[in-house]
Amino acid sequence: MTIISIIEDNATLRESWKDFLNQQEEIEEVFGFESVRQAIHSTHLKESEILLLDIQLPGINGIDGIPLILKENPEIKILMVSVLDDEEHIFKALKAGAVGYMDKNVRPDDLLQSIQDILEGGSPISPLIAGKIVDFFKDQNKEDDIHLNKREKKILSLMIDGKTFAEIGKIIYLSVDGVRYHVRNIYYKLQVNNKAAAISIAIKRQLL
Amino acid sequence: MTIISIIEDNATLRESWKDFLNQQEEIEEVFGFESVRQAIHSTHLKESEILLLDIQLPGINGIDGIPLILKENPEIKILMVSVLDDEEHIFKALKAGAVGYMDKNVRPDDLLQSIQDILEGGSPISPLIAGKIVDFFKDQNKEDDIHLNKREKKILSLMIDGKTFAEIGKIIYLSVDGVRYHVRNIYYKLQVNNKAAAISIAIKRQLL
DNA sequence: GAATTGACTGCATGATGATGCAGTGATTTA
DNA sequence: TAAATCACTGCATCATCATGCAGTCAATTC
Repeated sequence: MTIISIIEDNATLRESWKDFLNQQEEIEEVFGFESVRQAIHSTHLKESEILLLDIQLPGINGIDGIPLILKENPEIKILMVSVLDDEEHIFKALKAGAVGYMDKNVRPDDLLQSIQDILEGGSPISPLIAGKIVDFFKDQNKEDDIHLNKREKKILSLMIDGKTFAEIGKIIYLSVDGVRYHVRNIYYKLQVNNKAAAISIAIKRQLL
Repeated sequence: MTIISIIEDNATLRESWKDFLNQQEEIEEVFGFESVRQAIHSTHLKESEILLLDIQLPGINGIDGIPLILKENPEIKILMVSVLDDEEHIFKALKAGAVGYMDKNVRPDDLLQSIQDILEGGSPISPLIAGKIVDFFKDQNKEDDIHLNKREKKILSLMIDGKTFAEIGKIIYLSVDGVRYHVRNIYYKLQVNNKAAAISIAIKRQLL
């Protein structure tokens, strides 16, 4: 038997979800709130195992609300339910500690299924939202034929650690000029002419 | 009416999925293969709109198979279905171009739902797998109280672009020594003493 | 209203980096 | 077997960076 809270400013939507969930056997009670501020100190929220949270809310928005809510109630599982489906909002919400993210086209059945997924320790993410996440990973794959050999990778990773060429030389048993030789080749391959640019490209494109 | 292929070396599992999917009205035909090698040049694969792909396969594994399959058949939607649920395999598969990822505990109904999600342009990710992805984002959130002000962030981002202090000065209308003043403060806040280390921390912790 | 703080300027010095050029010795290719 | 390539060494020079110290000026704090 589960207790659920909903923070959603659209009263019609909130009540319809509330009614639907209240009809379910495995759900004990459902509490509705209009804003983060209204919910945050409520004892009802503290009793809840799962919170359905909108982003666009009057006052504190849902994403900014996540840390506040988790601070008061560290055990609650927050499921975002928002019309906003851009990467920025999705990633911010997940980084802040939401366990799942649904777009607002969810059918009540999906919502119920998601709640069950959460109770089983899973993270429900609707296919539309998941698509954005998948795109994010796909974009990371644009390896522009940059092929560094083992030695170059080692040197580059030591550069990333902030080592000077002299220090790198000591570590890999090579003269400073030997290190410089490889660094020249690295710069050529990455099409840069200084350490800073080389490092940022290396990290951003994950060449290490 | 959709045509589907399955690459899965476990014959029992493969046939049971095949039978189940074949019974569905909206699915025209289902082809089964034991390995990537067997499937890759099959005309059946070329006809398919969706491919269910295992990772652990004899010969070429599923992840290495993705680019090979997409090269021959750029339009096919690949849905990974694997027991492997670690971040490395998930991310590699998505980066390589899979549109979704299910763990192998899927019920046939889930599989059918996932296929429908894909046909609607979504990316089905099962809650277990989504949990790993969510954890990945959560881990990125460890902001260790590093607070850079606007000017410092601007300078740091120009450093990341490989600009020298003199160039930065010109861009933000500040003397070289003015830039240096801020750089000292940045280094202090990041606890480093050179450009390279500052840049890698900035990028890795996303302080920009 | 004196003291402190923040955001600089200015200068100096030594360390580190960027780059060009010459050369060696081992391995590969023609 | 001569020629080319690779992985360096060595050196030189100038640019850039790291850091310390002294000082200005405006805004804030006491």
